[in-house]
Amino acid sequence: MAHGRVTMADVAKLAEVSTTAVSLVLNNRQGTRLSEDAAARVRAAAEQLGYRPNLTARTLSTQKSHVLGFISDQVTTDRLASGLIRGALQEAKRHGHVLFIAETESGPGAVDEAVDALTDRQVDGIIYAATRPHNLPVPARVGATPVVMLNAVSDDVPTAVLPDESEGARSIVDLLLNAGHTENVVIIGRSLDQPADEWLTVTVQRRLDGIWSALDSHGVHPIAQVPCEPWSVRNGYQAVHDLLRAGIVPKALICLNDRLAFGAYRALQEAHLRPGRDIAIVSFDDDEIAVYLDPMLTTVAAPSEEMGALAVRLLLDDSRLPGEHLVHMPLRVRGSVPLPRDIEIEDPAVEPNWTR
Amino acid sequence: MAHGRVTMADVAKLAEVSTTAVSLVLNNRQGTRLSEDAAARVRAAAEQLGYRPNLTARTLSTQKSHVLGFISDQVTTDRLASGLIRGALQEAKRHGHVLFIAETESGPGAVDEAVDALTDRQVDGIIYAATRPHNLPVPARVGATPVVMLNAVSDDVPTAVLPDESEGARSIVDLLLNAGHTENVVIIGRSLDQPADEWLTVTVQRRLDGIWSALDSHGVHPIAQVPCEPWSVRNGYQAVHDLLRAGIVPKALICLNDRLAFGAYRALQEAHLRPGRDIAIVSFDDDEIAVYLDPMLTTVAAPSEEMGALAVRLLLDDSRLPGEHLVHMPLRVRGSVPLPRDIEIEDPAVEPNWTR
DNA sequence: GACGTAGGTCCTATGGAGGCC
DNA sequence: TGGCCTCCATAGGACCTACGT
Repeated sequence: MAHGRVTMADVAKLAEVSTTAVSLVLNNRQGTRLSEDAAARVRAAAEQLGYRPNLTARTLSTQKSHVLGFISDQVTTDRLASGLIRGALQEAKRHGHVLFIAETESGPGAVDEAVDALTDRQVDGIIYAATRPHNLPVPARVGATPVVMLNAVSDDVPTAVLPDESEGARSIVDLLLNAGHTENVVIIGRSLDQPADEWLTVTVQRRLDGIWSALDSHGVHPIAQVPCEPWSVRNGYQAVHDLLRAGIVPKALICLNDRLAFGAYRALQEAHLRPGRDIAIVSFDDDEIAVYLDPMLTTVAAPSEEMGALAVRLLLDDSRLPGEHLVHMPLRVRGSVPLPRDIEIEDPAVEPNWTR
Repeated sequence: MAHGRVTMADVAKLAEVSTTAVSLVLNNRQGTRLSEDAAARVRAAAEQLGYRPNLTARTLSTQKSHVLGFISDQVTTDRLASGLIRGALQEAKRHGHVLFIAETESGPGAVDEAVDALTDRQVDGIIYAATRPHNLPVPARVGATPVVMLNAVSDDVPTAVLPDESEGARSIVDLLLNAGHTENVVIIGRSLDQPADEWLTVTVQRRLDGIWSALDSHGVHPIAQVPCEPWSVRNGYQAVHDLLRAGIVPKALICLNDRLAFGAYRALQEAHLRPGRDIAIVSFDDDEIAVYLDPMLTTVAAPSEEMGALAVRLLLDDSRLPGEHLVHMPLRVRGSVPLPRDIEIEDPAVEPNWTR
């Protein structure tokens, strides 16, 4: 009885009422009014005993666990995935929920396993996140559990949260061009005439669309597009290195992510070209390394925390809206694009202070 | 009944046995043998209906949830925290457990809240992790729930998992000195005569002890120690920059973490000194940026995944051993230390391929 | 108006009932 | 009469709630 935890029965006994009364009072049920006296006794007893409801038992009877599941192909390997989780975590907490985390990197059957592990525990909903936003199949075994796709889309699930890539791409390229860097523009990462392949995800496609739409509306034609995959530091270096050897000297560089930009910096500096002075550089994602570069990288950020939070809100909202929910990608205007006087740097970009 | 989920009762009905029998068969209970015939019918029925046990109900009756809680001050902000989680996640999965994640960055009451949220849900144990390994107080409200400290220590909890800093420090400094870089050694990050402050955590202390123990046993005396906190890229740059201005030219640099080393590279290159040729550099943690540097950084890695996994094992092991469990810190021998012919580079350090 | 009884959520654990040789 | 095998009824576990007094 009074062995392990304090139960409702203990509270009831001390307050000299039934467990029903305890339940009603502690859950602030309105309709059925207990006497204020009894209610007060119950509250006092609960307080005195340090009573905490057993959420396992509550789940069993209400069929609501107040737990959400978060499935991801890579839980915390990169900045993006981390942000998604952090955002989801904080929003879930605000709503009195808690998060199960499951990873599916380990193989094909892993998704099924993860879904089972979560549904067996009666999660109220599942967030299915990805770091590479493909059309992900969602196993049928989710059954009636609501699912929201995060940074991914699926034919099996109507609700998805994605970064607003095309708007983001347009805004960063606009920034570049409006600052006057319209000559010798080069795109690093993917060329327009590449055939569709596994790299051409929803978001990459839109990123490209946004870039070209901005270029077109300014009447600008790039002098080169260098495809390279994966978008690694090494490949960024190689691309720019090769370009320079071929006698092509860019004055404005659009890198498809920050790692490519990082590599580009190195190749440029080797050739005694100064990023932010001799050449303007813009990029995507606002990776951790963006502020480690010198000058710091002007980039458009993946709004990962907002995306994670939105996914939770959609999941908890009964009127879960179907469709794609696009999240604004904020500009990080820093030193890699020389600006005319009248455009201000909005983000001083202090190096983050988490240092161990 | 046969409304939402499939329950044991459904299986029992189909197999024409009692729910008790279903329970016994499906849990492979030994002692009380049912007829092979009945057992087969039960298994067939379960299979046919796609029965999955309701773990919430099971938890209620067994008082074991097969869920662990992971509390951390910073869930996924940096590489270390991510590794801890990943390791814990995978090990938990191997044992059929699942992980609740809770973050306490948001403020002082957050730890209490997190502990309540977890114990209310009857987690089998709690991992309390930190990115800065201080003596963390553990709230008394954990009650009887087992706790293991991860990358942290606490007077309230006997079991802790820590990196073996002193051994790791000794091994990386040995590497440096054995390679012949015993002249003009400089330590960046902390000097020995600094008064104790909030930066002097358990692990930092041991890191320093290891460094000095290795230096002493080689009879080497550094020509300078530059204290700087936090250990940021900026401060690493500043430290080396100031050093050079003062006319002190190091030939061997011991940086207390990779971010400092990153800054040091930049200051050195500005002065036309070449890391890995004119100067040897070693460092700690094997942060993401270590392989982005050129040459890549020789460092000793924080074994975060192993630590996370070990914490889970300790938590699930009934004979949870009290005391500190030290995890080996592996060397990452790369290009920043020029090596004589007879020492081999053991780790080619390919840039990781996760690229979005 | 103020409160309690009883039945429901699903699973596990225990003691003991029935059948057969 | 006993012993053994096969199986089940029942009583929790902690909570919620429709109905009844």
